Amino acid sequence: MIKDYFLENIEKSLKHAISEGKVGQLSEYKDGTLVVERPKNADFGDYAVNVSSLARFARISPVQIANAIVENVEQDDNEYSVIGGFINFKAGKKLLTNLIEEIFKKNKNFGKPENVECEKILLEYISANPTGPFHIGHGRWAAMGSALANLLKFYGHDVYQEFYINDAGSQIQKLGNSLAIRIRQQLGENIDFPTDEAERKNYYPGDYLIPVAKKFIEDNIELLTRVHNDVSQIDVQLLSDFAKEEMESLQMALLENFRVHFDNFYSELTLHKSGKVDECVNKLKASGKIYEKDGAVWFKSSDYGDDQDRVIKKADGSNTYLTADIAYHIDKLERGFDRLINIWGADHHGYVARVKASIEALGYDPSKLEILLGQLVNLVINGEEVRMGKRKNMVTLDDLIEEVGVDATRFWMQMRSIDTTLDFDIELAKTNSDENPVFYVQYAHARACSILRNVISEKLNTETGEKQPAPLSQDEFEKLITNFHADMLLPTVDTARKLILKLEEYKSVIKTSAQTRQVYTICRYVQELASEFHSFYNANRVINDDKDLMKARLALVWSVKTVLRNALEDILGVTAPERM
RNA sequence: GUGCCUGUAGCUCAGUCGGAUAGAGCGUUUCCCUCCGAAGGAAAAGGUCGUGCGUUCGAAUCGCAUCAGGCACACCA
Repeated sequence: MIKDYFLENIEKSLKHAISEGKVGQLSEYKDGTLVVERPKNADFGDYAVNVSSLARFARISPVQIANAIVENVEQDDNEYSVIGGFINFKAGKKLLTNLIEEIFKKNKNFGKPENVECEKILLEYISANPTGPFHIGHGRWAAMGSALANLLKFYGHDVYQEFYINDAGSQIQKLGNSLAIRIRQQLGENIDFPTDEAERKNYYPGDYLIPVAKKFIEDNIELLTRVHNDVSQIDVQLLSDFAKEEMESLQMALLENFRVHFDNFYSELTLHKSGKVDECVNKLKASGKIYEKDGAVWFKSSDYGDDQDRVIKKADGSNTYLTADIAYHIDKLERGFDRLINIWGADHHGYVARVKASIEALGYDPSKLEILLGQLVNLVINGEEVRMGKRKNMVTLDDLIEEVGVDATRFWMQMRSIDTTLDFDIELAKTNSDENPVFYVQYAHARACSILRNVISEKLNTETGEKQPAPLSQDEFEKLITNFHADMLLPTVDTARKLILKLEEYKSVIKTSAQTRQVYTICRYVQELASEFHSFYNANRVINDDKDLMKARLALVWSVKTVLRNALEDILGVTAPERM
């Protein structure tokens, strides 16, 4: 990267200056002390380093230090200048043109870092109950999780995506009971869910079970006639399983449509059946961090930083949700992953300490578990925030996607830091204008494609009706793409500085984004690149009579198209259309 | 009451490890299509970085306090 190149040169020169005694009392330099930043004012240069932090030890002014460094530095065709304690750097033509050549050479792999230590990562996200359709909050985890998986893979890790199905416990029972009511309604019985708040909580009164009830009736005519349509005679387990499977297949179909691809769906039920949960309880007991109180079995998680102890076996002998979750995480570790990354909603943050505590108690390294807590999503309709009620007035992810499309939904769900509450403005996400960042970026891509199309197409003169030959033959164009070398960019390198530097930035964006697990920086980047490109386009005519200049600019257009496509399709999971 | 997240332009948000004059988009105002996609571009206006104290040569950034909003504090999952 250009900024690394700059920093290396500065550090090398600084060390040399130190050895010659030119930097006051500074006797050694520790790598990493100096940091490359962006100058506030672009006139100063492309990158800058502030040496003020060294002044304290050197006991000479920052300006003197900066000058001592610049005197020695290997300049090549780059420019170094000193203003105050800053050393500014302006990249020369070699660095800039080489960068474009690099994009041509690496193409889809442009920006992929080298020498990354590959970690085997298990990324768990969404992990919803199979008791209903996804709501828009799940959409955020779905979009972020899948994009993060793409990013980490691209970065060089080995990523395994897993969805934990909470298909055990009382809510499945509730689902069966709710389906029973829907079936009875379908069979003509005058019955409804209880109106009492407390009792109603034992059901899922959403409309979504109505079609499931219809399907159940169609599929089970024999059974129903055998019991004379008396639903109460049907085993609830049968109803539960039926509803569960329906919900699961609905969820999976949505995920497919939403471009989210899991490697595995891990069922909580199988965890119980395999005996792994009991095994886990026994192991905890053996660890000695267990005691009994009020008839229940408690895990002393407070010994590991949790604010209180937790029940792992209830007084009635059944396990808690936590117990299964502990077993699940231990199972993940035993499957040999170097790192577990979970995306959880912020409403589960109280859970972090207890799961980490259990991992530690069972002798594993809790730092292997990384939990990304995501703030929740608010829906904005007609400028008004719609709070997401638990079960009433639920806007499903399906509805949202149908309303605004997969691309816009994915982009909007990813464009904010995981730490901020996301306001999802439906009207805005639907608009096809500059108010909508997705469109803005896709438009830049389509525009680039359009130029690349036009340059090899015959043009019709609308006044004379004559056909004009294509500015570039197919052959010439293909040669340009396959044989591009740095020098060919020279005719436009000066006018395209900003654009080229923005393309270069992709490498560092990928790096920091992957390291901090924050995908939204890529959404921002892609908007900035689009903006730089639009600006370049307006200032410089690509297709023109000077063939060398045209080829140079075409190379840039191709580079922008490539980077936009890579970021959108390979990382963000948003289509990069060639026409709109 | 305790813990976590947030507070920056009218709105939605960036701001990297503490550094140069505080950064975008939308909205507002002005300008730019005989010509590659104007779904675009150029420019202007717009700020007590919630508030106070502290650390520092230097604070939106670090610490403490405080105010405001969100989330969570189960033998539910």
